[in-house]
Amino acid sequence: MDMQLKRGLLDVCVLAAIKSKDSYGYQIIKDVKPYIQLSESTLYTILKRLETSDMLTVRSAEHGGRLRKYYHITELGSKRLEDFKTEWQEIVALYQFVTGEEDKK
Amino acid sequence: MDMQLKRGLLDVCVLAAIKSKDSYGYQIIKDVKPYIQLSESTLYTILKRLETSDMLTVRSAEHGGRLRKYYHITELGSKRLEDFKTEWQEIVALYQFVTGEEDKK
DNA sequence: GTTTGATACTTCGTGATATGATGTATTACG
DNA sequence: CGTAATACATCATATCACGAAGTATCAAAC
Repeated sequence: MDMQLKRGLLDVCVLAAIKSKDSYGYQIIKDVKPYIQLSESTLYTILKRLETSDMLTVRSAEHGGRLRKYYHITELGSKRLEDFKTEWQEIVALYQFVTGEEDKK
Repeated sequence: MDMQLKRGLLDVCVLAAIKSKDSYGYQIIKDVKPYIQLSESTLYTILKRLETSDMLTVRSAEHGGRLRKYYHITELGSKRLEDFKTEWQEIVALYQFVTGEEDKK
């Protein structure tokens, strides 16, 4: 997909990936891969941003000798997902304008 | 709307505003206002980018003593709008992932 | 008749951001 | 032992939306 188009969807997409159960970087990338191709550097940038804005919390855990950082969605993060549903209406309206379902002007 | 969310939609939105008939800066802003709030500086940045990428052509014209620059969509620009319809499918798939219409994972 | 507001385009600087490249360290497989 | 997969981190860069500020014209208001 066009890089520009998915911007703005990245944050909610990552939040969605951890909403049902805590997850970690590598797993998140795998989970969203069918929908969005994102690199590690991009993901960690996003995770950092979401942490800073209190959308998620981080917890380090050992797993098979390897360090893993599990990300847990906060209430604010869940709210963000809810708000997104509202914003989606505006995006759809915009889509209709672009595709020109009636040029009623 | 969230600034991030509309990114990527901006270009096609501007293209859509000139697709049926040539238009100019101030008019474009008015036309897209119900769907996207964009400032003059933003619009002219976009118009410049679209011109550079051959999505539109520019023509200067006098109108009531004032200069106006009319923008005309090119074939490439029209193609961009067509391609957007395809990309929209991917965006919808992403939306469904985010809102979790069935976590079938 | 001068001030105000709308029209119309331009330029500059800034902060946010996605991403490739690169690096470190461990485990599993052959 | 070497290679690939796992897992996280950092840096440098290019793109980009946008506010701020500027220039200039025209119409309406006072």
